[in-house]
Amino acid sequence: MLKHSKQRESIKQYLETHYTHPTAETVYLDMKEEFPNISLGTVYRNLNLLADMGEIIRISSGNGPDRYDGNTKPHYHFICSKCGDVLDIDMEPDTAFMAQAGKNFPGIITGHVTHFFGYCPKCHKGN
Amino acid sequence: MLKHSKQRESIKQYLETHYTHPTAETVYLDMKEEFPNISLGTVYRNLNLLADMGEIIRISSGNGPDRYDGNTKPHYHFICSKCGDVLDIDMEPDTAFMAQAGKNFPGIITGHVTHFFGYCPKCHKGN
DNA sequence: TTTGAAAATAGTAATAATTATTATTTTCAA
DNA sequence: TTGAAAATAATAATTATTACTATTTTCAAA
Repeated sequence: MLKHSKQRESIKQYLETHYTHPTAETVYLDMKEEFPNISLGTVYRNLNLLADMGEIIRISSGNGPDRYDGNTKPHYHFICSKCGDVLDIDMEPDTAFMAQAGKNFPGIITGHVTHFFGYCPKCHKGN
Repeated sequence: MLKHSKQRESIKQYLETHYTHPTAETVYLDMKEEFPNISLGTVYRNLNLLADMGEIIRISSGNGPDRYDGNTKPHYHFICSKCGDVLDIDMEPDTAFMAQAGKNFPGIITGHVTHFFGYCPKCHKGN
């Protein structure tokens, strides 16, 4: 049975108002403002809980720590190859893409994750 | 200046003949047949080298260790949500997809990585 | 062919990210 | 109220990978 916790509530609200795709570490540091004694383990546990419940999304970039997104509407992400920053991609998820992938596949496809790579506006301009 | 090494040669050949998307650990254990004293660090260093040179591909699944693929022809991968096995998806890379993503994006998109998720034939059949 | 500097190696230590453990505190239905 | 279940803070442990270092290998030039 899930019980309420101030910490989880606050973490969720934080992600709902900060669309910056923060890492667990960043969430942890920012949570410390409100809960000076909060532990990193609590942040991880609640991020996992919220992700499992579908209330937030986990973004695994492949290198560096995972990032978290309070925007649960399906969307794609861009990851800057230089600074590692994660940005939203304004595009509808491609359902035809998934259907096509399933055509010659002997198992069952339930979803897909796409990350776009390249250079973010800042890095492209030479920052 | 890159110098030849028996170990790197063998790792590359192993990946060219085993399309099983092995982890560094698996490559390491199998290399031990030929090089009983090979070190895990050597395997990692060479996998990184080969990947950087574009001679193999690194597959970061998001959880669990990275996997490596000797097939450098661009293609997609399927990752089983139950057993974690990685399978090839028989589909042409979608260039229109990337073009679409770049339309409203203020930076520069140079590539994308897509992983499909679901249940592999074995797990679907209840193994 | 030697030779010797650069690169690679094996062995090991260190790091980064995350999960597990545990004693204490909080939540909340009865 | 109360007390069992869940959550927490603090900390230890684990996993995957990279870094360090003394020794060995490679290979171009003598």
